[in-house]
Amino acid sequence: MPELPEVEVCRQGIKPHVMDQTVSKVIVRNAKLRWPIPETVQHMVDHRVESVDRRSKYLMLKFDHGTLLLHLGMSGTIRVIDAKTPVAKHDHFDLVLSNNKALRLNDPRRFGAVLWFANHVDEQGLLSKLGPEPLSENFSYGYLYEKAKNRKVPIKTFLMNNHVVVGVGNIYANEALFKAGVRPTTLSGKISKKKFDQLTDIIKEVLAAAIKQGGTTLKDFTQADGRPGYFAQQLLVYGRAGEECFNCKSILEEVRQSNRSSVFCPTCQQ
DNA sequence: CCCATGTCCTGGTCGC
DNA sequence: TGCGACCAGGACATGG
Repeated sequence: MPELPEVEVCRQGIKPHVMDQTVSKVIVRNAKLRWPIPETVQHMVDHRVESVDRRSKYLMLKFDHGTLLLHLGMSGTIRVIDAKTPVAKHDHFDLVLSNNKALRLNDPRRFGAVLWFANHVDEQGLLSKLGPEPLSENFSYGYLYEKAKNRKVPIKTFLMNNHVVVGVGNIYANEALFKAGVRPTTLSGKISKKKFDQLTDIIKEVLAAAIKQGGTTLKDFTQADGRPGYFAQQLLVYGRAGEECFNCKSILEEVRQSNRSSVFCPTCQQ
C-alpha cells in the first residue's frame, strides 16, 4: 500500500498531531521488523518533535538530539490514535505523546522499519545513495536521459531503482510508462531525451495526482478492513492484464520483470 | 499452491 | 587480470 503518495499523505496527516509534542513513552511490542527496533528509541522520551519530514518513503521525526526514521515496508500503516486505544494484532510500536495521543505502527508483514539515529541521519547509508525526489526540482529535464546512458536495464526496472529516482513503485512505474507510450521492456539507454523529459513530467503528474487524492485514504483508514481503493479507479494498466486498453481497446499484456509484474498495451506502448 | 504496494544483500556478468 | 558498475534474483512474514 505505501507508495510515495501514501507516505506523503501519512506525513501530512500525522504532522499536526505530532509536531511540537513531547514524547512521554515509547512502546515496543515486537521489535522484529526488517531490522530490530533498537533500544535507543527510548532516547526520544522527554524530547520534543521538531519536524516531520519525508525522504523517499522514509518518514523522519526530528528531535534536538537525533532522528526517528520510519518505513512502512509493504504493509505498514501509521495512525494517530488516543493513547488508550486497545492494541490490535500487528500493532508493533507506539510513540506516546504529551497530548495523550499516540503514533501507532501496524505492520502485518513486518518489512517496515523503526530506527533511531543520533545527530545527522543524512550521513547514514540508508539515505545516502538515494536518487532525487521525483517531485523536486532535482528531478528535472535531462536527468533521466543522462542517468540512462549506456544502461541496458529495461526502463521499468530503471525507474523503480531508488538510486535513479525514489518513490516510483510498481504501480506508478506501470502507469507512467503507459501514459508516456513506452513499453516497459524498452532498454533505458535507447530512449530519446525528448521521451525521457516527457516521462519526467508524467511521473510528477501521476504522483502529484495520487497525493491529492490520498486524503480520502487517510480519512477512510479507520474503517474495518482499511483497504484503500482510492487509486484503483484511476489505474489505467496496473492489475488490468487481459482487459481492454482504455485508449485503443487492445488487450493489455503482462510480463514479469525483476520478479514483478508489468502490464502494458501492445499497441499504445511500442 | 499462487500472488502481493519494498528494498537490502549476494553473487554473477560486463566493460574498461 | 583487476576493479567497479551494473543487474537478476533471493530473502524477509503474513494474508488473501
